[in-house]
Amino acid sequence: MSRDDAHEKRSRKGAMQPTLTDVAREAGVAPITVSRYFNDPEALRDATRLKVEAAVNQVGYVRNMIAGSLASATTRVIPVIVPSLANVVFIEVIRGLQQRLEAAGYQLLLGKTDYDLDREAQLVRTFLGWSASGLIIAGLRHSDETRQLLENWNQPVVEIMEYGDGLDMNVGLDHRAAGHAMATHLLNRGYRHIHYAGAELERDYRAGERFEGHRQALEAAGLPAPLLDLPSRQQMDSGAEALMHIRTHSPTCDAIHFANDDMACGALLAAMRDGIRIPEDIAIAGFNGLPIGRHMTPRLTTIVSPRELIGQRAAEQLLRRIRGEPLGELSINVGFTLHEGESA
Amino acid sequence: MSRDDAHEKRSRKGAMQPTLTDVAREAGVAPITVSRYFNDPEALRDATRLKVEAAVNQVGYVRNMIAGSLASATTRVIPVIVPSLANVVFIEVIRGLQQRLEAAGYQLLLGKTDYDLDREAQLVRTFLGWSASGLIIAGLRHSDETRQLLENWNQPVVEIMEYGDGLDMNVGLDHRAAGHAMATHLLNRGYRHIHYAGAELERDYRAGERFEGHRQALEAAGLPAPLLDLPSRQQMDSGAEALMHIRTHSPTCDAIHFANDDMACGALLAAMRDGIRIPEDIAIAGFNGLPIGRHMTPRLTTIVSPRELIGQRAAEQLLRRIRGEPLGELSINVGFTLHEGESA
DNA sequence: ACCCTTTTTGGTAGCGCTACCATTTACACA
DNA sequence: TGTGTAAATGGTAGCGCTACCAAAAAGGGT
Repeated sequence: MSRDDAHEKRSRKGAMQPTLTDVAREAGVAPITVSRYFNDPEALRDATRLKVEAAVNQVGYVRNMIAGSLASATTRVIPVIVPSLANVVFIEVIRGLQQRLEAAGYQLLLGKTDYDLDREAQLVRTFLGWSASGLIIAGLRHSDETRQLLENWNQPVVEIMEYGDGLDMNVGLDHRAAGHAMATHLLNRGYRHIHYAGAELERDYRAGERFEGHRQALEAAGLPAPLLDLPSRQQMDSGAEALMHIRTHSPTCDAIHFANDDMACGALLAAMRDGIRIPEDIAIAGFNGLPIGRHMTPRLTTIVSPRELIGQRAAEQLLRRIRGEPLGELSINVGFTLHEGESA
Repeated sequence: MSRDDAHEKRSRKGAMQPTLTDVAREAGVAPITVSRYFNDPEALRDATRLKVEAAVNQVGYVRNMIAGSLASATTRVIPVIVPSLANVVFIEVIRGLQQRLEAAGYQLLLGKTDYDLDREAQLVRTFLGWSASGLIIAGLRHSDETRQLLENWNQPVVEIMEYGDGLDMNVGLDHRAAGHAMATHLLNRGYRHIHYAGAELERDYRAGERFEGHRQALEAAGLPAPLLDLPSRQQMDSGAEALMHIRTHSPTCDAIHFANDDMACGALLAAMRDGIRIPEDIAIAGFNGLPIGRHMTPRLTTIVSPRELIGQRAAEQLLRRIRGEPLGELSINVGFTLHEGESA
């Protein structure tokens, strides 16, 4: 009843949501006390808290985060910038992030760059305007503009997916080492004509780095390191295509190291269809450790990347920094595991 | 140079980011003109626009969206509430949303309920505080609290995934019809002992609705509709498990209608491993139309749900409403396609 | 050059909340 | 009961931007 009067000529848009002040009036306390009820309930006496709680329900109050954020110059929002959502990989990272950040009362603001560095810079610019508490961004490679924006920003930034020297903190794995490890595994199994197959390695430069590690291992063994870099399509299709291409043009090839599990599984399924025996006719290896690889016959030999863990660790580092707690290393190497199936 | 003075004792936190006023001073115009530069550049004369542009770069201004949002009582943010990120399905929907909304200058705020209706209500409550321009939420089933919050809110809401009567707008497909269609297909192919297999259908109630349609079709044909509802695990594992379970306990079963492609593919791969012939020994059907099904041998018979399209359409409806443009129907049925492989 | 219409620009006053202190109250102990 | 300390509450003044209207400048025709 008193609610309507209170809103008579509020708000230019006529929305008339009840405000903190309405709640305060209803509860017979000062607005700041209602503010404390939300931000630090412990600071109120039980009696006061109950009064405020009743008033909140009475007027049907919904907090205006925007106003609070403006006044306090912080937001419980963490922008997350990833290159793509096409890949399960980033989803799992996001899941890890979400898990930890939501538990701490932060919301994720999602941005996707499509592997475009200018788009990335634009997203960063937009997100900085949100007075975010921190920012999570995939990769260590950024445009100068992005780098500058983030360096001038005095909030924590976590770069994810890769391990190395970054802007601030970072959580990831050493892709070069992963590529090297798989190539070494293939060499140890006796394969000598090993191809690397990927799609758009320029864009997916982490797969390119794995190739670098792969090449180093082969060259150390005195072997060439042929590379097939396809234009991007649906990943499983590319895998099947790569298998056919290599079987046709390089009949001596005895093993293919694929840039990821999607391609490797595409090849595996195509081989099954065409009666190509794996690994007798040709061995196949992947990267990521997706569940599907374990269901294949033969099971896919791959490197498991701890994707969800990357998200969790990244969130933890960020939260620690926000809370001013000590963090161990700025860079965290989450490592990887070679998972041996029968495919290589 | 004049920049430092300007910020001497600004901001309680000492952050000292340049503000609109700083840009205005630098450009020799009024703050509101700089505001227009960002919100409606066309409204400025070329000469003015250039002056402002130069000043923006000069002082390194980054817009404060929070302040703008408070003043204008709107945010270019669209919260998206989904039950889970474990499933590729929601990712693709999000991709469709992202595509359309980002192009229109809106950011996605991501929330995940883990299929918990209370969590959903809490997320809605939080998001309403963001003065969002609209909201996208998965499903037509919500708690009373959620329903009430959204009904009192005077901004557009799009419920996605399902087609039917909702709070405001909705975009999706008729799951009952989809289940019915697949069951009918299996009947037409001559199968008579058809099982339905899912995981946690209580939670994943859309799969439960597909089962309802499936049951109706079978009952109309005078057949029983046995259901296997497993506790949730990794989906492909559940599929393999379901296949084994049904083969053991119901040897007469000649077809399994799986709740989704992940389970169906898990079963398909397990069958391949164990030398069970598909569809001769038992037929298998799925739902979703994931790419992997097309790579299987035999190819998976499934129903393709237009996931990305749901996202796009939902975004379009929302944008249309925000802009006050006329929208056709409040409810959009995006339909589905039965994709016939060799598995059933 | 003048008047009128159309653009373009500016002044003022908040948006709803929280930081920063000041003030009051509660409570323990002398 | 008085005193000192800690805990709880309140007053004031913005946070940086945009809505609203008013004023000024720019065209366009005579």
